[in-house]
Amino acid sequence: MDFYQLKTFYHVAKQKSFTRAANELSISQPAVSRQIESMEQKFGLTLFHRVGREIKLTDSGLVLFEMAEKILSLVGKTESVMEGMKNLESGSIVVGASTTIGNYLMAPIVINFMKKYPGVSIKLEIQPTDEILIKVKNNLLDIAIIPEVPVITSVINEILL
Amino acid sequence: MDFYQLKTFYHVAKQKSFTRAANELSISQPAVSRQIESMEQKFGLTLFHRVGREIKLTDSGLVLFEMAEKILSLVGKTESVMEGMKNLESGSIVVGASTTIGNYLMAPIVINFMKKYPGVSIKLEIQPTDEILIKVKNNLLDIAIIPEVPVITSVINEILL
DNA sequence: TAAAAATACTCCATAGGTATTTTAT
DNA sequence: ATAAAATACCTATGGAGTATTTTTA
Repeated sequence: MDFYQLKTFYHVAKQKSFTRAANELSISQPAVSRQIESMEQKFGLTLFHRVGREIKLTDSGLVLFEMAEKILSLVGKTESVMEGMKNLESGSIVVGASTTIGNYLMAPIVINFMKKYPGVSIKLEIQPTDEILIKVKNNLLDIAIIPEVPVITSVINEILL
Repeated sequence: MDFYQLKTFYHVAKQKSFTRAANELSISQPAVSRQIESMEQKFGLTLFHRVGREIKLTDSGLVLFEMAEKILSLVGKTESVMEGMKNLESGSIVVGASTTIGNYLMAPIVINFMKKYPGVSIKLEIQPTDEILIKVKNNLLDIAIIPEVPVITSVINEILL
């Protein structure tokens, strides 16, 4: 089984067209034809009925389609997770914290994180809450930790709009 | 993501050895090294710690291993199912039936099956129950349908031993 | 005749193998 | 000294593209 072919098959089945799948995948139409042909040979069965200039999934094709959906989704998830792991090995993160929290609570947390993910450069910015909020507005922080104060809520709502 | 690489990775992780994985997969050891290297480059992260002449999964490697397990299992299942579909497209089947059942019940069933799976050659053998049983013993039938008669049970038990 | 798939052909990238070197036990 | 992984080098298979032909609506 070849993921690349499976992906092509999936698009062809969805589009009900070799040509449209080719466009969607940014490859040539003959490339798609050959990939499907190759799959049909490997499996030893027909995946699409070529009826006139339409194509239609065979029974086998339909079964494969349903299983392909699951496989491709799982593969996609795996790739996302690996992408996330990469950031934990070589990423960088800027943490903002208000004065009190930053000085009294964050230090051990940051140290612990640095031990666990030595490849990640972490920067802790300790500033008054309102300054932190401005940086959050301007997307200068990856994460910010501030005390829970009623007035904050309105600012956050403004940011999230 | 490449399926063959994932499979190789899985075997290496299981065997904790490039060389043993290579043997298991019937490819050369350098081929395994390159596949792992290629994966590490694509993901942008290290999958194995090369500690001395031992190898050990990294954190990322462990995550990948767990997801690979699921993917490979699903792919295996898919391939089995496709193998089964192939038999429904081009297989052959020999059905044995006792005289009464064969003459009165099987005909419409067989006709229906032939319509649904025109690629499968089906042969219906109608014979007295005891003859059918002998053929079952000798593995000459893919399936046999006979009346439920007490004495049969002992014969079937004998066959299944 | 127009649109879609199949075929023909050429080319290149990738994957594999063998041989060898490096590294650590 | 040995066993395992990495590196170097070569080869070949397969997969891609462009151009063209076939088929049918």
